[in-house]
Amino acid sequence: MTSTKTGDRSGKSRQPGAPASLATLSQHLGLSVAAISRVLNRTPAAKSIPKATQDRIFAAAAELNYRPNVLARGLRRGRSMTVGVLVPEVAEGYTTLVLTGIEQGLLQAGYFYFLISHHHREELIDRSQTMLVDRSVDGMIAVDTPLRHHPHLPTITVSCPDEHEGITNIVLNHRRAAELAIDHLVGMGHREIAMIKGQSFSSDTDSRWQAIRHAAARAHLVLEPKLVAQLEGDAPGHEPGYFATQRLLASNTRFTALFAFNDVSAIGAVRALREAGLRVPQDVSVVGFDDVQSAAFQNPGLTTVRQPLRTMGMLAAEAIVQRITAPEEHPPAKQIVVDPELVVRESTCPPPAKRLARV
Amino acid sequence: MTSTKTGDRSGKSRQPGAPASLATLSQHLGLSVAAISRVLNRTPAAKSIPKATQDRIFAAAAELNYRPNVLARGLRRGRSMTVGVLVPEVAEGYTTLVLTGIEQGLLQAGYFYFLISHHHREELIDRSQTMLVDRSVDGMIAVDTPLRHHPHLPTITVSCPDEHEGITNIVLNHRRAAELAIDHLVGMGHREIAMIKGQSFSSDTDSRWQAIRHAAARAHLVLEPKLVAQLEGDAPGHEPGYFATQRLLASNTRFTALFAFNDVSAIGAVRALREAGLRVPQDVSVVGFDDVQSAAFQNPGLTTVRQPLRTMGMLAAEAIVQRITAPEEHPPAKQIVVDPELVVRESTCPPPAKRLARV
DNA sequence: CTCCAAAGGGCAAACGATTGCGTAGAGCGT
DNA sequence: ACGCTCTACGCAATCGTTTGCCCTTTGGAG
Repeated sequence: MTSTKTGDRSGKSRQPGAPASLATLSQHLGLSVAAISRVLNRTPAAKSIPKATQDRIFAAAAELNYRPNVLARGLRRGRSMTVGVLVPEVAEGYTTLVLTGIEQGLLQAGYFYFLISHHHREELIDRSQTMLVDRSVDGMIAVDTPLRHHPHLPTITVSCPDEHEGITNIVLNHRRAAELAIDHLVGMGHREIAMIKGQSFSSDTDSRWQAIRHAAARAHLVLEPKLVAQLEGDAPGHEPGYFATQRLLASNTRFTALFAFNDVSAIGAVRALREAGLRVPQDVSVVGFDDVQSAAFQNPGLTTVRQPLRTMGMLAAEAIVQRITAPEEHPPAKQIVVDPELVVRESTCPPPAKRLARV
Repeated sequence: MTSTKTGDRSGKSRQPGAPASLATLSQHLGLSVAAISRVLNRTPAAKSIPKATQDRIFAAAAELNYRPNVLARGLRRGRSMTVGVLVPEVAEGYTTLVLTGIEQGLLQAGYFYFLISHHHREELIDRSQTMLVDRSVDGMIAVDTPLRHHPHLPTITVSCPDEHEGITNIVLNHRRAAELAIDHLVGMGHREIAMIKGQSFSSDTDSRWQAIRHAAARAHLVLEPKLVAQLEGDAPGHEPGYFATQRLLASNTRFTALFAFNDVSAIGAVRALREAGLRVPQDVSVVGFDDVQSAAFQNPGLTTVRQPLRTMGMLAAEAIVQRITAPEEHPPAKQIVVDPELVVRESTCPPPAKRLARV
């Protein structure tokens, strides 16, 4: 049973079900594994091997259903063809769309990905990063995730303005986004506009808020502090927007329009407004953000600032692949900026002539 | 530079940044990699190694930040600690919730997962299966995905009634689910109930339809063929439900209630009804299915049959881990059945006394 | 006839961890 | 003094690929 030292290419009599390895082929063909590997990989060194032999090798590979062992290859090459993707959670809305783009971009390039959601827990973010490194991923994509220590890996972030050496961030043109929304509302005659800021842990919150203040100033609009609420709690659903709106209503300050941090919270807001006896948009116009899949199917259809989320995901995927395969060719850009687009639906209209938003 | 044949435990002078391997530890400690491996893995064979030495080993591992190489370990052990997850798409609604459960269950057990969406394309399902095998996953979870050839791997399915040897299916008690919805509507006085069946490729479609017919018969309800529509097209969003409802309305047949295949399509249905000038629920009651995250925040809040989707995901994760780690202890159950729950919100009410649903 | 290069591949050392054996010394009973 | 059993580890094969280097043979140039 033990393989004799010389003479036979011993590849222990394999059972039919088991996957064929190079050794199996070697045995079958009477060639060395080295030659076979080179040919199958179309290595330059395969140049010297005659076409006839190459054909035999390919034929045998097909016939015996040879499948390279990814672990062995990864071990040897130091490349796992896998990237890690970090997201806050797999929930309706934002993440879903970005993920779709990432997946498409990665699979296209032959990469697989490990998905981890950290639920905004810092310690989980840290642990996830090191777990991914331990899993020998070739790179990481972090979506709406504040990285605290620099990952010693090629990394692309989506909507993470944190400064880290050599990390490219895919980011929306917030300036333009804020202007689109504000100008739309102001253009229809709104002057009392309530705002819902994002949760403090959300990476977009700050930059967006800056942009809103800028756009407001530009439109000679004053932002009444009482009309600024903030999403609270780390629940991913509609509730934070619902409660934030209730707080706005409780402030007893008149507003004819509401600009929410995202569509999901806007939907919560609409519900709170209705429950308070207010009609959307007749009494209060509502503008969301993101244009998630269900935005068009709300009642009323949600006017929103569209982020090209799927595109952003694809860009992230393409960027990480480039960074991995050709690190020097494309010197890391600090950021890649994408543009928003205003989608006007039914949740906005001119303000009521003389009517208190809060009875 | 070449390592002398004997005497030194040569572990090429490592640079500080690089991760420590067993060889590094071996060099550092003056022990063989074998001993270190055994101790770190708490192998039975480590019994004979004195506590003092073990402590030294653990200390060094911590100090040098030793991280086992997963690829090497996987190669040797034939276990990758990775499972493949197959879903139709990462879209709002169903998948999202199941995925959350799967992730939680898997990470808890130390498993990572590769996610692939096949967009209902048969050829992609096949390719995905073999790609996952090529990636040496230890098992698979298929969600709402008809597997065409038997994967020669431990496999758990969620909502896939297809019969395959040794595969456990996590499935909802459809019988009960249909009864909950039908009895709720009939109990309020509805007799003309429209139905929206799922797409033909959706694994739940058939069993659910059987269950609905059964529940209808039990309630002495006749299902008017003109009042049965089916979701069409493989777009994941609300549109199929929207169009299906338009077809129902176009049939010019009176109905006072509508039971949709899932919440996402129910939302599309509500929009179509509104556009036709019908009020929900005053003119037409709507019942959804799943209880997705946004169901409660619809206008009106959606009455729905709740599937414990997150739980189903977790069950799938636990089952696949058990199947992988202790194949013989738990002989594969054919299925694991979970129970639905009726969530009554605002989209249902008794039918209008005498009023045509279609003007 | 000699020399050289190219053609056509093979050998064996990696990659890093796991694991079946093996074995040197210590202690102990007789 | 001998054998025996532990203790405390070490050796080396193995998982499947990749890759630097080497070895033959053949053909042509000089």
